[in-house]
Amino acid sequence: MNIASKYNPAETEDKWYSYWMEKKYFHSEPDEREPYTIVIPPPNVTGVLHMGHMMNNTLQDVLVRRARMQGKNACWVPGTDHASIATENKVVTKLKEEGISKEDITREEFMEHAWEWKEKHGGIILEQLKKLGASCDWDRTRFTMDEALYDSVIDVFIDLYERGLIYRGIRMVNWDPQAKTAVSDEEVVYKEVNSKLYYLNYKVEGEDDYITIATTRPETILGDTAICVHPDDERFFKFHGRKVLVPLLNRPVPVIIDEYVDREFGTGALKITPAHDIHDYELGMKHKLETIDIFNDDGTLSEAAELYIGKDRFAVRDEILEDLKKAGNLGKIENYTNKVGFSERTDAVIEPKLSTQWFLKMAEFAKPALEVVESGKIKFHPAKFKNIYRHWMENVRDWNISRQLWWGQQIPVYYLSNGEMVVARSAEEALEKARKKFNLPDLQLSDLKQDEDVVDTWFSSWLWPISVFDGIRYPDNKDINYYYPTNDLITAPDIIFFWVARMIMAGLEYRKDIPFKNVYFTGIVRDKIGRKMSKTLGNSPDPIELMNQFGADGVRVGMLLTAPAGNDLPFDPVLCEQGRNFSNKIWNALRLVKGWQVDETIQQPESSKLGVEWFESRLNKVLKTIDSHFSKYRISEALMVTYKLIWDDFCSWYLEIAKPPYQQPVDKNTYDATVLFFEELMKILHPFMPFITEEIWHLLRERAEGDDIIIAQIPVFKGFDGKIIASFERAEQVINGIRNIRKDKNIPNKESIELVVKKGEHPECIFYPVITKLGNISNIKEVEEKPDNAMTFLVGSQEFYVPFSADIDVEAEIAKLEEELTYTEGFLKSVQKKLSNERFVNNAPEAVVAKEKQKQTDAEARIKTIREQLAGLK
RNA sequence: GGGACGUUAGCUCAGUUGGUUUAGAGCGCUUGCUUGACAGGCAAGAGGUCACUGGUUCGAUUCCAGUACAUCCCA
Repeated sequence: MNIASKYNPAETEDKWYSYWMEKKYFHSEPDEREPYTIVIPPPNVTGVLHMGHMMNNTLQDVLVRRARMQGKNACWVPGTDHASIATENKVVTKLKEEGISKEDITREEFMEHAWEWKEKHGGIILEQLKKLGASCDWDRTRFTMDEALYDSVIDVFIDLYERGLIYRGIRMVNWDPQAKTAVSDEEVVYKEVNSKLYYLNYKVEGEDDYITIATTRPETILGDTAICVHPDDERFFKFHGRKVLVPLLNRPVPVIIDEYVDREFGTGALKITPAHDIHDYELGMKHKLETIDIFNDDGTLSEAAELYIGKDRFAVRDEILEDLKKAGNLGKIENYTNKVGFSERTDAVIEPKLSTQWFLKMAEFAKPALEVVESGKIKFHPAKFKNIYRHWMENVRDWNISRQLWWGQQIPVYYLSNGEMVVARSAEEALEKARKKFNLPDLQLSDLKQDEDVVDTWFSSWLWPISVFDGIRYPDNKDINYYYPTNDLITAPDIIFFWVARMIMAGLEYRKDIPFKNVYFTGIVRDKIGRKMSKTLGNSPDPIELMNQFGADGVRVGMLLTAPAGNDLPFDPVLCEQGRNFSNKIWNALRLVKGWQVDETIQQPESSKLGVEWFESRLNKVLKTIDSHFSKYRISEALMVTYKLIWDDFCSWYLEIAKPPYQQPVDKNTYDATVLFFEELMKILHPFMPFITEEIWHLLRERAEGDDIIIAQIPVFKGFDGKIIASFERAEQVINGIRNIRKDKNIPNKESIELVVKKGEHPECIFYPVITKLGNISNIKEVEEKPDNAMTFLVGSQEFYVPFSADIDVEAEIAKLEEELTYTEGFLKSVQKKLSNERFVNNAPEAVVAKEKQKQTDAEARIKTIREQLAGLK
């Protein structure tokens, strides 16, 4: 058989993915088996695959494939969310390029463009996931604007509204003047910026005195309705009850007194602009101040500002400073660093703005949602995220669910001209309701006006684990009853509030049950110098390019290996290279085994028989470790021990033992055992590296139709013999000793040598045949005394010799032994120190003391041996 | 400003209720190797005052307190 010496993933990966699809292996239908369900964190429909998705979806695929191989009915539901702000931005930009303005077209026309855009660009990310090997049930692909999911959102809105949990209110919201919509607190990113602190003088009305305040936003003085000072601040006593004039406008505003003011900051006097600062707003309410909103929705100044009308807020800042200077109101200017909020989606500076919005009361949802996490009914991995979650839940604020956009689920509220409103699934239903409710039989459809706004995208995502199974509209359907609650949610920690917390709330509310049992928070993928990967920085490698370079399997391994849960992953392509190299290692192990000629007539060598016995135990021992890692969601460690099992134990030790001499055939027993082991290993590895394992599975032997690794049963732990493993470890040390001597003395491996064992406490070793083979030993003999002209090494306190005819470098030997003596004596001392401490012997548990005594005995024996050797040399 | 979580080898991380040799792994590094599966490899090796200071204890990388530094969340 002629197999290339380098594994080429490009030749196998697409082939197997199409094959799995053809065989419908990813598809799931409810049946008698135990379900295993994951819903994908729906990526943004505008997005393309980035490293975060790679991380996230690799993990999900590992869990799903493992569950499938454990015989569970595995179902991984894929899909995308409609990302109202981001998508609307894209569509608006695209229309602008075509010379169309959103203002000039109807809502219906706009939606047509948006859907067209979605159909054309919306599926990219899901196609990319296929290249990664994601075993999603593509027949179940969902989109948050699909009819079923759209209607679910509307149903939930109506339900919550009717129960009085949704209300309309005027609130200070985070306004994105670019997208012209409110965004939630969670969508504001605070960044430190270098700005300036301007000192402005406000003339006291009717007096030749003034109060100085400090502000970073001089343009907002046009909305000022008070100056506030601390009640205990002596500097301002004389101004209590007075009025000051707002510069340029000369509008008189009161000096109010409140403990809110920080006397140390600025001048101790604070300007109050209730329409444009959340704290000022609260003070304004408290002191019954006037509210003057000086900004338009796009961030330009409104008529209420009286000056600079129609100009942009930042242009006005420069202009007003000039005018204040001219008018003599501008004092000193200091450099100042402060945090400014930016829109996560558009990066525009957020403007706190008063507006009418829809809110969802959160307090009632938060309590049970916190309880299920506190009690461990839902487990977080790593558990540290419980603290963050608790803090948010205990300080939860009502959720602003309206967005001033068109792309999304339009709020099902219909207004009457008399200011009343009804909530309904359709205009027709609204009309009927309104006629009844307000006793207006003549009311017409044209008298109703639906709310212009849509709901926040997260208001659809929070239903995701339910709505993908249509469990809102049909709460008793077969799918929802079978797949819900889902098992594991894999997501990034930065959306713990946006999404995870709210899904738990929705699940408890609409299914009376948790939406998932475990939440695995992945690390955030960063570049090598620790920056978050982003399109604007251009520091993210193209995942498709990476997969072309290293293979999907290689990239998967690279992502997983050094990515413990919840830790940042500083990404380095070298990690994928390690994955690719691992593929190659496995590939070459296959080449070796497939190159063997099997001869049924020859007997199995003793070394091979022992090797098989040992590897059987070794494999099972590791299997137990892997299970334990998976149970703790330590996926990267599960992969690492698998990696070492294959590379070190199987390739470096087992195959070297089983390998027949050059151009000689192998016996049947050894061959069969080897193929069987290889199969077991590929099954264990399959969830991590699906493509190469399927390829090798089919190359290892002829397979019947449907005998595919993806649906094979993963090996289960069968127990192991610890004595064999310990004994083999000793044999490894003996072989290492032999290799060292060969290296020191330049004895080629081809040249066989004699191994001499001193009769002592542990001369016997069941693995001598293995040692003989791997050490290329001509014969092993036992002696009473060290022979002349021999090199020595120690395993524990057992001496081994390799006769060597050439001159031995006595000086070097002595130096080596003395170094070892020093170490062992130091060690012995530390043990003796413990044992001579009466309180240790009396207080420590017996087993611990016994262990220390054993250490002492061993060390003493070893020292004795080394001393004898030294005496022999001198 | 408040809170959370950290600080172990050059890098990324393990280290299981305090005693498993005087702390481990992967990668990287160093030194040998065409060793008839594999140089995308083989073999060997170097590398750590477990951030610092105190405390509890017979015994602390492990528990407690404080300090320094870093990251994240909230305001």
